[in-house]
Amino acid sequence: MATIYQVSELAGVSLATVSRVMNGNTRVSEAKRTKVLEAMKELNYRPNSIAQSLASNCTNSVGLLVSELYGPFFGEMMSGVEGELRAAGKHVIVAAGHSDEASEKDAIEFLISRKCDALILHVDAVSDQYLLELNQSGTPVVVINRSIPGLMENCICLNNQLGGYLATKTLLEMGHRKVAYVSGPMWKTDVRDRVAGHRRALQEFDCVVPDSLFIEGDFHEEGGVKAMLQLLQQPEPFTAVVCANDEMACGVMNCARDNNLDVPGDLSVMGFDNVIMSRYTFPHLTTIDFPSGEMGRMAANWVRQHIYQDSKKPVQNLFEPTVVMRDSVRGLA
Amino acid sequence: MATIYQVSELAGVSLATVSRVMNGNTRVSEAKRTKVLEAMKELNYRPNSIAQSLASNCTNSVGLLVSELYGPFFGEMMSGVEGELRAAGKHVIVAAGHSDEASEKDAIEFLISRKCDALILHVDAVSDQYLLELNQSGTPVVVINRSIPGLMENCICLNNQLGGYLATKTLLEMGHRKVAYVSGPMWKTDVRDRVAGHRRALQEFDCVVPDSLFIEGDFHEEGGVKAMLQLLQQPEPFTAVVCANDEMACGVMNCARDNNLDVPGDLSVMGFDNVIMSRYTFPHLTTIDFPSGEMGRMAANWVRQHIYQDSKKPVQNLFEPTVVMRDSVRGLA
DNA sequence: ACACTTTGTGAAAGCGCTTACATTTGTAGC
DNA sequence: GCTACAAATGTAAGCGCTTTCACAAAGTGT
Repeated sequence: MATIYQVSELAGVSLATVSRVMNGNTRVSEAKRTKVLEAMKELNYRPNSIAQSLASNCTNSVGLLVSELYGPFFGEMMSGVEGELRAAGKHVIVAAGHSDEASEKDAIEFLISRKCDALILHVDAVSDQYLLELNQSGTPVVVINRSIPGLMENCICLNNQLGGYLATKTLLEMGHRKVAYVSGPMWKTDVRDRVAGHRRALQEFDCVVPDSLFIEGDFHEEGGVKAMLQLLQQPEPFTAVVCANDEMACGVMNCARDNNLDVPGDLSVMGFDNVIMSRYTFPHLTTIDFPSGEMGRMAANWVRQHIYQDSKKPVQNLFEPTVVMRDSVRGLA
Repeated sequence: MATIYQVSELAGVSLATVSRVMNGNTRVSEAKRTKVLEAMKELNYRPNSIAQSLASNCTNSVGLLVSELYGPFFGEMMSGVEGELRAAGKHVIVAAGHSDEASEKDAIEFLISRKCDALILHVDAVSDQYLLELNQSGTPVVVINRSIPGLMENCICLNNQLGGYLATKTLLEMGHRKVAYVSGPMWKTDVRDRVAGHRRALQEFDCVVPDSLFIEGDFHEEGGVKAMLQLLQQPEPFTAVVCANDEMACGVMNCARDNNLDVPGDLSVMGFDNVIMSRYTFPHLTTIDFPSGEMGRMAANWVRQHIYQDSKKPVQNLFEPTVVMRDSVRGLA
């Protein structure tokens, strides 16, 4: 592999000049510039970005930490981040945090040691305090789907409260009153927000729902099945169930069918996230759209703005969820 | 951020000694070692891996190029790769190739300029020749799901032919004879392998199927719907349809239902890949398992063996698909 | 006691770039 | 032609590590 030194020699100029034509930040005479470019082409020169990073103290790489690398939700998000950053010539280093504090911290350390210029994080387990300190300590951080007091500028959030509200309100407007709720793990902030929205909608409609129609699930399909079984075993009747994500909604629908309940004839089911799969289920799932790809792109845009100063697109910190009407919900006659 | 120099000063030893305790490849007296470790802890020292990379000519990072960052298939694969490599303290730099030649080459250039120690590639568009030259030119390459003559040692493949064979054979054994086939894009090698397996199974059962029961799809759900419509419009009867992936199988099932066909009562549907979603469809999809996560892990293991020499697990180049029986297939009485 | 290994350590030369600073060259004004 | 200043270019000092080499200290065998 050719080095800058060989290029400078072939072009008959100094190292510095070659560096300057590469970076284009200082003026170089047209004559030398073309000479250098020719030499580069002839030697098939490609700058060693490691050396560039060391010298310039800028790695042109950003760390991306998600809970899991698989799953439709993170896939779209990562895709958004990568697309936007690669268009800007930046590298994406990925890691998975598995929603576990030790693992998340470990991954962050890992990314920092690689001297990422910034970190894009989707984390549940580490504390707000930790993230604040992290950002203070010199590694700029942008956080997806979590709002951190004192760091709001760096957060790209979905209005989860509104999402929860819309989900339940949609059903209430269609005449449902006995609305069950299958939540995610309550230690997650976004989960609590969704629940809060749900409660707000109920209140608005003066609707009181017994506690036994509220189940804390685990965000997985099996959790949805279990939750539905639990609902069927308790005495309170219900005509609809709102789920905190699409996977659990799938489980609920499958379990309902196994118990000879028709969806949406006997039971309406509402999901949350609008993952790709929700279009393919039977019946097609009515859900709340979570623009994860766009939010990923926006996080990357934040980095381009604040770290690389190469984007003029404004940063949108808060995204609004919308209802996606499909076939798993039906109005009460 | 503390540097090695400050550590050496605090510990009262030379730079070299600090480096040696970090790398552990040379003997250092116990006394100095502990002094150094204490100094490191006190300064909260973390080696600058960029500088390490430049000096040692080893970046401890491997490039991972997949067709798309989203989708269950790649998600599992990436997850496998990342898990295995991070356990070894290596970084994963990801990029998406979008099954487009220019884009794939661009991404590879991108990863090379970052001086990845190796590349793990899932690519469809670039030529075998290109990959051979790439590997020759100093960047070790491991290729997933594609067999390249002259580079077989570096390929981690699924026996797609066998998969195609098993899919169709399963139906034939259950008494089906009018078996339609919805293929993927025929320019992909794995697609052709699956078709070849399908044909072999038909031949083995002396089963002749009219051409109109063979449709070339696009691997997407909509493609499955379109293919099914096309099948319904042609005159030949059929009792089963084999799909080259699960997404299209979903489309086929949805379209069948829309046309008042019961799956599996009136029509059996077979998928391929066993993506997570296939467990949640209605009816649950019978399919061929593609161990993408394990193959990703194996690709990473290949790198650990050949590049970092830190794994003793043997490399398995060829994986065997298996049939996953669920509810979308039923025997003919 | 000697010569000879072995072991631990430090000095210093890079790795391939960027960039502050020094130097040269070009240009305009007089 | 000379000065004054700007533009273009070169020089060299890092960036934070690894690693070769030299050398001193400490064992070994005779």
